[in-house]
Amino acid sequence: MLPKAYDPTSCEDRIYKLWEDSGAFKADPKSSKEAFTVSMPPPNATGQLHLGHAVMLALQDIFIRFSRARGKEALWIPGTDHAAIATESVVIRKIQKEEKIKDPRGHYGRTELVRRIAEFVAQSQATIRGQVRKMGASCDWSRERYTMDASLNRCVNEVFQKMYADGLIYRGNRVVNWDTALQTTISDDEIEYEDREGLLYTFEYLSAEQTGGEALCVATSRPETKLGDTAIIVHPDDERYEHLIGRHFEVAWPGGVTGHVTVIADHTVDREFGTGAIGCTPFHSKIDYEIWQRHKEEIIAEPKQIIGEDGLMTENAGSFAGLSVEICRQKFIEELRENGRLKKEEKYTQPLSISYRSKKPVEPLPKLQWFIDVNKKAVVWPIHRAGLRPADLSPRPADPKMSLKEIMQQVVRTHAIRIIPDRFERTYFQWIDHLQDWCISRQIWWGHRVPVYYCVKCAAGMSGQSSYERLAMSDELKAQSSKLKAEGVPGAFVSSQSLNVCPECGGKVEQDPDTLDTWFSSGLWTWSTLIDPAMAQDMSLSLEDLLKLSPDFQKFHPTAVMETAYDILFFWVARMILMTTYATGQIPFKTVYLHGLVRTREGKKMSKSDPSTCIDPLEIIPQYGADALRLAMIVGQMPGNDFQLYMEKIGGYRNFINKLWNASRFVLLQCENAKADPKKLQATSYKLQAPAELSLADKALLSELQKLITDVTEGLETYRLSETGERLYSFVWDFFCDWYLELSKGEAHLPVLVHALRTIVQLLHPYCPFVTEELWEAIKPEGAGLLMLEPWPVIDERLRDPIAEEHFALLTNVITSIRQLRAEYGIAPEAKIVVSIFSDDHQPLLESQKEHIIRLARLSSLAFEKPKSSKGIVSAFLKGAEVHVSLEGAIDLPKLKANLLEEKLSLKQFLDRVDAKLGNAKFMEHAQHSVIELEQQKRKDAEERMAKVEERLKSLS
RNA sequence: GGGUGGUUAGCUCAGUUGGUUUAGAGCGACUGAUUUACACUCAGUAGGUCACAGGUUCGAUUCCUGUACCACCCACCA
Repeated sequence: MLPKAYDPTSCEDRIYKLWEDSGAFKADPKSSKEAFTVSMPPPNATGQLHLGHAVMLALQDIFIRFSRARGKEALWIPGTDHAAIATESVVIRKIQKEEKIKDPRGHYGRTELVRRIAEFVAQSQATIRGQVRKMGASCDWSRERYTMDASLNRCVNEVFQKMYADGLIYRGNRVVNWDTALQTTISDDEIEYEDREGLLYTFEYLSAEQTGGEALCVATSRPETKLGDTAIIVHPDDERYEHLIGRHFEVAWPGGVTGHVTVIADHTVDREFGTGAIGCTPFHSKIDYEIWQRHKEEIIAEPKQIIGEDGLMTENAGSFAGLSVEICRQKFIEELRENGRLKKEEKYTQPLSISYRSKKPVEPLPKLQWFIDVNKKAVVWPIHRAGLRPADLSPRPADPKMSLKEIMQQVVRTHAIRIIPDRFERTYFQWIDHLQDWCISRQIWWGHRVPVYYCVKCAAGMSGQSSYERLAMSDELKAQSSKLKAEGVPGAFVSSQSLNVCPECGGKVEQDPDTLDTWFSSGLWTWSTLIDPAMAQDMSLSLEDLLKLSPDFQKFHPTAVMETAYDILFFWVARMILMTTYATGQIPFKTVYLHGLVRTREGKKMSKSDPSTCIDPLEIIPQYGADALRLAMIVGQMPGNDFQLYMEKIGGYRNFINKLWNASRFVLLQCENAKADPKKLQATSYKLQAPAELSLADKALLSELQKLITDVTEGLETYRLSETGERLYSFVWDFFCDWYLELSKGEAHLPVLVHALRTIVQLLHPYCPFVTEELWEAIKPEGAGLLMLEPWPVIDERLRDPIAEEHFALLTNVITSIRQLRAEYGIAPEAKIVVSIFSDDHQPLLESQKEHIIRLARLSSLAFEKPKSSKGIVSAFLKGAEVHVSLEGAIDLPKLKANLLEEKLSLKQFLDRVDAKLGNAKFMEHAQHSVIELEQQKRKDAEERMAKVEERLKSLS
């Protein structure tokens, strides 16, 4: 017999092993079944899983288990992400802390540091594997992937080369986002904005002498950058400055720096802000860079870089060289003040760019980097792949070349990819509208190295320490063109294969030192994980060959659903769409399901830096069980909405699991008492074989079960997980336990009982796999295997019985109303009460349920007749029956009267409302027949009750 | 500045094409119960002018407009 309470710790690990050993997680590419694939978003291999991972694992496991049971070839690929910057900085900080080494990069060098990071990652991966198992995730471990696997690296290199050949990847000298803390560029999406309290300084830029009139002042929050100005920008229609436009000035800056600026006119300037004139610093502001690009011809001075990659002022900053930006600003202002040039200082809230990774300010700097061009029309995207019907294609237009941006828009606009919840489509489009070329190179060591090689010999003659530097310098700061092709640079080769020697002269080559943005490789995740690793070693195969020949890719791509948190819609989901449509010609997934972020009880974000706000799944699972945690994160949570998780919630679902456990225990006890082996009971069509033996409750249960199967199946098919979970919860607890099991006591039909429990356990299995698998072992039919492999229940129309449902509802209403009357009139539990029930239509039915009513309402006697007198009687007038409880003189008359009057009043109000409706000619004219009938029925019922209430009131007076 | 979502019971949230809703659930509160599955239980009770103001409609929690407050996303006026 089962223990009294469910103990998750005693079975979860054992059951997981059972599943894993059975091979049931493993998908077969040769299967004739329809494929259903989920790519698990690879957790960063930097440490522990948190609740966010737990949510995704729970959701995806439900999709997968449901699909598997429904006869699909279900594949769920697990894996981890090397998480370039995140991992490198974690390891560097670790080394700094543990080994007291200030500069681990300098100390260990590239090879050794990369080795150390790889070591750390391996450890972390092992932890993650264990944690994913703890959640019950039924993923295919034989296909586990890592973004740095050799086969995935091959894909990265192939895609880079292909994009380069198509002109979609280029090297360009641009103002990029420089993270001075991490010493690398970051992409536009890796920037966060924060409002900081600062000062807005207004100072004299050009003196009255220079302008020949009034002095020209400029307002800025970053005065120190003015050292790099090439221009003053004013609005073309601004009369104050009209006469200065086009003129050139020499400016004496603090620090002994001489600047040369041209006054130019541009519409983007806001005349109302500050003085209406601004300094243009092309190399330290993206906006200024753009303005400078537009007016290059008019401007005489070349831009200067005045802030270095180390965050300190450069040689161009004169005597400020080597100072930090903050100190330089102070000194700069001091000097202006001394010279009387500082006119105003005011408080100012300044939007500051912060690095998403280091949380430190981002410094815009000019740098030679690799970019992906999102606007170049270079890709043929067949229109029919975008989900259009053939009818829409007549006459079939030639497939035009599209830009990556356009393809990204098209696949979502045509709903080839559907996003749940759909409002995120708007967010997605808005992001694409603003999307600029994607900077993909990073100056860190951990990651996929840019597959570009430089020949020392071919590049000879250029200045610089290494060939790379020489080549870089040849491009750098020229800035004539924003796009400098490596192709046009002598001695540079883009190659998906590792190059050791120069293909042209046989000389020594050096690989580009930069690595790729981590999202470059994770953008390939849905398909690079499906490339056959053995084939990927064969360098004679092209990318197209690899796709064509990999059985997994052919069978399992595109994937069915991408389930992830909405906060990485841009970072990752959009990038997968971009990279995958380009590289494979397929969409990466058909559906995107976005879940919300887990918050604390107070609605705050859980943050690692504040452990008290965090709930650790690994602490919850031993205490409450993985099943309870899963339910707590899914039921009551709508896609795309954040949700608050706290202990009581998890405890509530732990209770539910235990309820299910005890219901099963009860069923097994019944079997034991009847000396029946539950495994031998086969009862699917019990009702059809022996209808006479079935009780009302049995018939109702079998009928309700059909509805349940339908609802759960449809709910899961349409990704309505919360609602479906609630449906199951309520069915198990409110219907099955509270009514059916109570009623079945004493006259249980074991085959029906066991059948119902099996069905429930099957339907619940995707949500709470462990407890259901454990229970299945005890109740499964003879010869059955694991629950996770059991086919999904199908409905049997013959078991539907609306009349039984209706009768059952009447029965429960009668019992409830007696209980209510007891409580309402304070009848002591031990007091014997005499009840009579009367019904016009259902007298025989209720009589047949006499024993149940007596037992569940705890009566001493029950009669089926109208009471002779209403003296000492309280009543409930239900639809279809009236219930009278005799209080044997102990009646509280004023209370009874008050209750009746209250009931009368609410009935009156209701009737007035219904009458108003039915008496309204326009309602009768416009409303649907069914609605009118319904209202008429409501009115009839209410009137009947009203008559009874009035009659009773009369008898009291 | 642009956009999105929210505002329903003390708390967390449902409410799927406007009328089967006289607005529901879970938790919490309160009253009672030791009845051979379960106290991780059972029975029952209280608690809501569905943020506010207009509009459309026979009828609005539901659709439209506006307002307020909250949250988030995007942009960044130097």
